[in-house]
Amino acid sequence: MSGKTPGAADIATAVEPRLQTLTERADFLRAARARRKAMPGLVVQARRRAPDEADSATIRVGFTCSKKVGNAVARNRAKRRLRAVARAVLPEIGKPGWDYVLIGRAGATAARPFIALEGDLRAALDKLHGEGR
RNA sequence: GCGGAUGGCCGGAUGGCCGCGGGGCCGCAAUGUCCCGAGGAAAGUCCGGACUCCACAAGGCAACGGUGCCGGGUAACGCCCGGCCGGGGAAACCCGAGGGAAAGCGCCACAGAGAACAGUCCGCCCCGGAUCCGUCCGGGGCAAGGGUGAAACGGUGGGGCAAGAGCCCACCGCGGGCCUGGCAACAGGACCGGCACGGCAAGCCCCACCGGGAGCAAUGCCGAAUAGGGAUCUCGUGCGGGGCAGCAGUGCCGCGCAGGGCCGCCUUGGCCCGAGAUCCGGGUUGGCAGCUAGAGCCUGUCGGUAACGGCAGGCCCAGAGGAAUGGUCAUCCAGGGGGCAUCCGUGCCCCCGGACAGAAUCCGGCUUACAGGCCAUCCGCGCAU
RNA sequence: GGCCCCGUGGCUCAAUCGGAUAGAGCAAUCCCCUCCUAAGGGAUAGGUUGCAGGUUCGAAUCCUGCCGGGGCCG
Repeated sequence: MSGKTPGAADIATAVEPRLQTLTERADFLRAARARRKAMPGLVVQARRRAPDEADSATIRVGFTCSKKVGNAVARNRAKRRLRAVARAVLPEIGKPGWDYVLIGRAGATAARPFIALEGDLRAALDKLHGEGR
């Protein structure tokens, strides 16, 4: 692809906010104190970052599972499904400058059909964004 | 064909769409493109190493921990292979921390006369006496039988005897040296002894062998940051001489010499000049290296019963750093359940549904978890030939 | 990732070098006392000694392997 012709795809990638993964424990703790919404397949925590924290154009997202979910294999599988669903949904309806934390639930996160899991995340985000207004 | 034993292997496949980690190439960069990307246990962290840091002068001794039939394999091992002995099984085969109890100490509850050294509760026999003829008393001999116990001082049979006893004999067991076979553990044989030697060493211990400590959050480099500190307590032995106070005993303050502390202990020797303990204060974050080519894997061949080793050829097989190796859909392959049809061989349709489990410096083992399936060898039974 | 420690009734702890029955306090249940409650007195039940093997005549204790819980590091 030549950089001279500005097609629609180029504009889309330029406008689309960048996704970044949370790694710091402190970021998880701040998100845990913010708003949360529990759905059958997952739990979502969301907060708008303070202006001085990080690049306000990026969406940051973290994934976590407690040991209640199962052994290492079960926890990793749950986090991978959460990653996949976040990649499908967040670039579309996620808000730049926000942090999201997706938490796996025992059994349900691994067993729930993918379409339903995706729907859970969309519904949770609508609710959380609505409360923010 | 059925039942069993042992060893080894696999542990979903293919494709579409969307993604992740590392490396190479083109490039200022983004993008692009190619290659690679979990396991037999990656697990438990139970052993053994590699590697790194710390400690380390030599010799002797002690302490602590571990291993434990014999031989071999290996870098090493508590692992593996082969053999021996003991036990289990009809067999294939399986199981065994399997050195020493005449070096010493300790323990063996309850029961029982007696629990390690011999001994006699009931009992057996002889003699003498008494007698109500049932037996009792005294002396002596004996250890077979009974009883207790987890375990009772060789076992069985015969002879012998008043009754008995390795008292004598045969076989078995045990002990001793000898001979033969074997590298050895050990096995076999004849001879001698006449039984003396209970168990526990996963109780202390003895013998032989092995072992310095810590661990990749080790460690090194770069950068940032900051003090390189403070307080209290205990111990600071002895001798000589000096100064000050005091009438004096003595007290206080310097000095010198023996020395003091540490190196497990000792001898020779070395290092330091206060040592030890407790508390407070400061700091505890980022990047790079270590980091993956190795006791490596595959094939063939030779040596060896085997574990394994030699040689030749080929191959490159994860390197993340809060942690990638995936998500989803379809078809197929195993598996389970149900329905219909049936020539009982099976065919069609629907539903469920994929064992245990995720590298974290790296190897060699052990142990534990594991749906289902495949292969090979062997044993027993049945049928056919 | 690595290195240590600990598991005994519901809770907190005992049990000599292995010896037979695993004991004590609190809590629980029942009874007595009181007008009632508490306190007090009496009685009762409650344990696969975390699990599984082994050594021994005999294991809470000794040995091995699992399971669960806790702590430390840079």
